[in-house]
Amino acid sequence: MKPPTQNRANQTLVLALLRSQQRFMRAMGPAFRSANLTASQWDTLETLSNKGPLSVNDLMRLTLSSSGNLDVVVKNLVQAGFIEKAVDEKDRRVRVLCLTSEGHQKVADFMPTHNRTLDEIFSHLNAQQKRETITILNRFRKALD
Amino acid sequence: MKPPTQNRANQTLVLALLRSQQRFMRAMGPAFRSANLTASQWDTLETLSNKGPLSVNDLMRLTLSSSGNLDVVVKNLVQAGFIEKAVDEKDRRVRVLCLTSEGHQKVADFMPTHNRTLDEIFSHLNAQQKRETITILNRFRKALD
DNA sequence: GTTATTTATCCCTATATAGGGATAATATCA
DNA sequence: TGATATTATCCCTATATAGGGATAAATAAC
Repeated sequence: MKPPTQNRANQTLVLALLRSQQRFMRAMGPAFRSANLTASQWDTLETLSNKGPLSVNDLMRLTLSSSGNLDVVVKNLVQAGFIEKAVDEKDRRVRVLCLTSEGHQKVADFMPTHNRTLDEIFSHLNAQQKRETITILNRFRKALD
Repeated sequence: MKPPTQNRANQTLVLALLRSQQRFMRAMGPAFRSANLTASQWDTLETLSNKGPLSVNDLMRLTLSSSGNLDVVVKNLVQAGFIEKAVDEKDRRVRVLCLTSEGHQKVADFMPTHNRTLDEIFSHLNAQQKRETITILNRFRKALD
């Protein structure tokens, strides 16, 4: 006799995760659009703002994006004037990305809007509920390693 | 004096959600690729399999996709021969989508692989932990309405 | 020190994704 | 009925996304 499968639970879990992310992204959409940024662009700018200059490879790991993907996002951010790409003289394979002054300004400008939008989106969750959600998601992620 | 902001918690929550989804999709990638399906295509096929024939609009609501998005996914699935699109004679604006026999076969073929892959991906979560994650995510989603 | 391997980046292709505008069918209302 | 509004779908454009292959630089092996 086979053990009872978790198929139903697994599928429910997948749906819960994907739909949560979709709903959140939809809710964020207008704020990003009004700032002329995409979610990925903001993710990149915010990461560079927090961590300082990073190689393409480091950024790829931090944002969990693929090479072909990040390349496009970076290209559009360079073209917009928000980041610069320079050869690392210590290892000439490496390209170091850093915010331009326009990039820093953009982060400074959008951050308040971003925070306000998140506050609105999450306004029906109290601090305790947010902590619980974070804890559960961190455990979930760790289990996927 | 201003109330303490939840900015840090909000940003942590966002990161936890997005990175969880990214990690999960990465883990699923190979299985989808070996079946020559994308995640969105499978989402669509599975939904049609569960719910039966649906209008484009209904499918859009169930899969939380945008019109321009679903259009592309449906086009590729029609071209692959997995679904058919027909005019609804009761309301000639509506297109009804349904699985072809090849579509039903594809769902039947891939479902075991899909279930096995989910079992592996979630192997470090027990039944209780899965339930907790589902509960928390459902609450999260409800809070976003 | 030359060869092999690894690593970092970039390019190519296919598909996904979102919003907005266009179009046609339907429903509403004066 | 005729004008208007709503709805369902489709199309267009820009960007994101992933994998795989190409290339160059650096490292390791011998």
